[in-house]
Amino acid sequence: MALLGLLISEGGASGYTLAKSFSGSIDHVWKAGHSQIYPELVKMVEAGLVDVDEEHRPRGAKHYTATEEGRAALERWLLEVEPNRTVRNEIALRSFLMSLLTPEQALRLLEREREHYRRRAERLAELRNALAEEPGRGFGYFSAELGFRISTAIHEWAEWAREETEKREEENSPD
Amino acid sequence: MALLGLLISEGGASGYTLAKSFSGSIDHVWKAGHSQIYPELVKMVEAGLVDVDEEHRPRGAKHYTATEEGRAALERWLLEVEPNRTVRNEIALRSFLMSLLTPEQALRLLEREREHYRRRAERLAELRNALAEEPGRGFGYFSAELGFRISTAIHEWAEWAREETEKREEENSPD
DNA sequence: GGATACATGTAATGAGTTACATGATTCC
DNA sequence: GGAATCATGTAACTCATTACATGTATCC
Repeated sequence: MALLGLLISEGGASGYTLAKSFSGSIDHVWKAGHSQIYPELVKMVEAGLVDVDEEHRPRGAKHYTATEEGRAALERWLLEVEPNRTVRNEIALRSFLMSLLTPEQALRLLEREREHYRRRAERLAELRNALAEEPGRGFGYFSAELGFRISTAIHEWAEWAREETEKREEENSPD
Repeated sequence: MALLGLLISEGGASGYTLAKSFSGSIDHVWKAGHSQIYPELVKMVEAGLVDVDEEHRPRGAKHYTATEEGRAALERWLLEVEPNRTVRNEIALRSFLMSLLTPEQALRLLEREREHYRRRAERLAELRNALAEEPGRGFGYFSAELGFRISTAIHEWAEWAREETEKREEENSPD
């Protein structure tokens, strides 16, 4: 659906172009490499969601466009299919397992995450600001804002957890 | 690693018990069903991270415990292995593709997410409060707080996005 | 004796990553 | 002519889910 949406938003593209766009606009939201994209495009053509034009393109490029059926399928997916809300977030997992570490070890881990998400929030704020300038607020504006808010929340969590851990460390070793 | 950590935190358990604990304490952080857990335990025994005791247990239960090597492997993973920060979040993806919808359709989608994450934040706040009471602040306290903060951030994003969308809708159709 | 919970597995399939492999065009 | 970029694919593997399959002990 990410691929189909990207194809629709670009009004037609080659697999190569889609792979490029993937690692640029949409990649903070969903990732896919070319080795996943090419077979997926073939499947979507078979399913009637996408059309191919293989003729007269330089370097053997193929040009894909979404069919009406493809557009309808995406719309249905967005509005009618219950989202899969499976969380698969290594930071959340690590935060859970952190309790198995000593306070000193936990602090090292937290410092690393704090820094990472500070930077990520920064980058996404820039992206959002850039997209806000575009007419119609631009494709990806809402998701950049969401990414910014989530990254900020994780950053602030890491600061909070650090303080909590330091507090506890002092209580337990009052030299 | 989630499974290994859970096993360590429980100081030994059966696959069945681990599957139960998975859908209770850790499942908002990482999910696994019994059909993934049983083979994974076998692999960990082969790798020397875990020991089995298959003898004299009722109903053919097996009892697993982490080895010293298993504890060291988890510690190394937490502290030295760079986290895989791949995002695979359907809400983020849907927020990206939302730009392809009409304002009315987007509002429906946003309302659904807003409500979902409001409830989720509520549940996680309760979990966190319960864990805060336990001695040592309890296993999972930090991750419950993180989940709460992320859910709250998504909830607030959905409210913000709704307001943005309503604003834009009014601008474009000033009847 | 029948339902329920305890307890363990396998098979088929799908999703995703990494590595391998190749050809076409352009730029210098 | 050689490097870089454009362009497409396949193979092997890991991870995860769903469905199938089975046996044991307890409760009523």
